Amino acid sequence: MDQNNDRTRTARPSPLHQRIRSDIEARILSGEWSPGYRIPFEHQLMVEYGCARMTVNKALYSLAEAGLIERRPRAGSFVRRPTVQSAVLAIPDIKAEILARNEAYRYELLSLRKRLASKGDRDLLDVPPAATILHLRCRHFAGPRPFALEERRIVVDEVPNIAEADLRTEPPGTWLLQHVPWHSAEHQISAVNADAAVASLLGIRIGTACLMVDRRTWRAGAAITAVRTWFPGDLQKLVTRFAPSSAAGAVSAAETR
Amino acid sequence: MDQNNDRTRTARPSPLHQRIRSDIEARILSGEWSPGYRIPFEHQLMVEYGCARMTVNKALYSLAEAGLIERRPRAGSFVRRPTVQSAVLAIPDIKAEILARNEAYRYELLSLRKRLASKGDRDLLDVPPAATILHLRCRHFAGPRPFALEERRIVVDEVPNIAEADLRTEPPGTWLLQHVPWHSAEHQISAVNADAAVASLLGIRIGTACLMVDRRTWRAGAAITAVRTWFPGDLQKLVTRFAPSSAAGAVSAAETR
DNA sequence: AAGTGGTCTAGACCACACC
DNA sequence: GTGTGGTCTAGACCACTTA
Repeated sequence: MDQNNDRTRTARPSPLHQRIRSDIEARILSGEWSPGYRIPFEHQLMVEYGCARMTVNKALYSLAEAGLIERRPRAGSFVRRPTVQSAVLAIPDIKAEILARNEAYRYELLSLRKRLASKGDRDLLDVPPAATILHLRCRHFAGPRPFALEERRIVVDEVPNIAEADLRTEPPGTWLLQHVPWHSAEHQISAVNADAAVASLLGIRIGTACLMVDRRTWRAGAAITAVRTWFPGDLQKLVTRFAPSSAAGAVSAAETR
Repeated sequence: MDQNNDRTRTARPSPLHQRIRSDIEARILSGEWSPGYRIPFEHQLMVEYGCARMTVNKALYSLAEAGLIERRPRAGSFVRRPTVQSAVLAIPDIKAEILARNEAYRYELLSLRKRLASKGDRDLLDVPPAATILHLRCRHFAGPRPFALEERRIVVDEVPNIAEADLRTEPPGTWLLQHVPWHSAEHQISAVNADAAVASLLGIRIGTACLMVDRRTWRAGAAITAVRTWFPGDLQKLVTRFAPSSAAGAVSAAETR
């Protein structure tokens, strides 16, 4: 009835299900078990490790979630072909990002107006014509230099208390992050040449390559905001380190060169 | 002793742990439970749903993995503040990507040579001076137009059978994906202006903004390959749709404009 | 028909933060 | 001390694929 055959006796190792997971992962990463290989059945592993099936199950479930194996209900579990195509990227909150670098952060509101949704707004945000949109542009500075230019639309009807935010001093993204509960988001990342307006506001030459990040955010199916951000190409890089071991929680960071 | 209080009687609903998860997720997404809120204890939920604690545990564990809640061992489970900062991005295998668009794919090897690792190679790939590097450049076409330019280094010692690959006809990335078991990777995404060489090879004007993707790949701790790819900025966008509900498995795709 | 993974149960012991 | 989540057990029934 004592369930910890090992853990009560030995030092203080990681949980058994994690050890099982790591063991299998190591064999997959090393290539010992290559794609298509059928890993031992739950029943076999449970004998091998002297544990209950649910413990093995937890390990395999986790490997499946990470994309390392594929579980086929009546056939077994198989090593998947690698798909390095996906990576968890950090899309930074600019203010936090700059502060994290120990640079002085400054924010500047360039323009702000409230109006009815235009055709473009409706396409972008899928809101009714009667919706009210807050449209603004602002800049973020790292030290003395413009770090990013931001153009944002906010669906006022979805976030009525935006009126309480002082957007002349507080970045809209930061305010929204603090005050809007939860959301899903879509990102698009592309490279563009700075036009005259963007170049002038970012203090770079016309034509300089910029990383442009478009993000749309929803809460419970309703669009809340759409934002387009330009970063001078030489200032910002999106970085990700991706290890299958932690696919879900892969940590990433933005860096400067 | 009949464990499926609902499932044996009713139609064929989703597993109970998923329903529990969805119920809680809905309340978080809608804002009913806002960040910091302490959700019911496992014990309460298990009474509410009339199930065992492990079933509730599975639901909460999954929510925690997705980043929606935070579990504090002796305090309870709390709704987390949103962190839209991270997103699962698709870094496409170019050949697959082009074919998926129903465009004709063509590959062209520009240069190929084998040599000892240079200082730059060693910094990039962390290999000993004696390592042999395969250094190549190639182009990928979508229909008649150059779609991407690729510069790649391969650590021959780690992938000796690369010799069997006919790199004049087969893209190295595709070959590696097929033949190298499993790996971790690091990506860096940035925007650069095309220099004369890049512009000429991509058939664009000098200075055109390009999306530049750097990837390094390891297997079992040893670097295998490093690749730098340029995409004309107007041809390629990296897209991701991210819902907290499926953080781990978020689907994403690359798109053209 | 055998055997797989998917799901679930009704308990258990543990460490430890908080009360 | 109480009560939390973390972990684990030793079973169970199920649908269904594969052999």
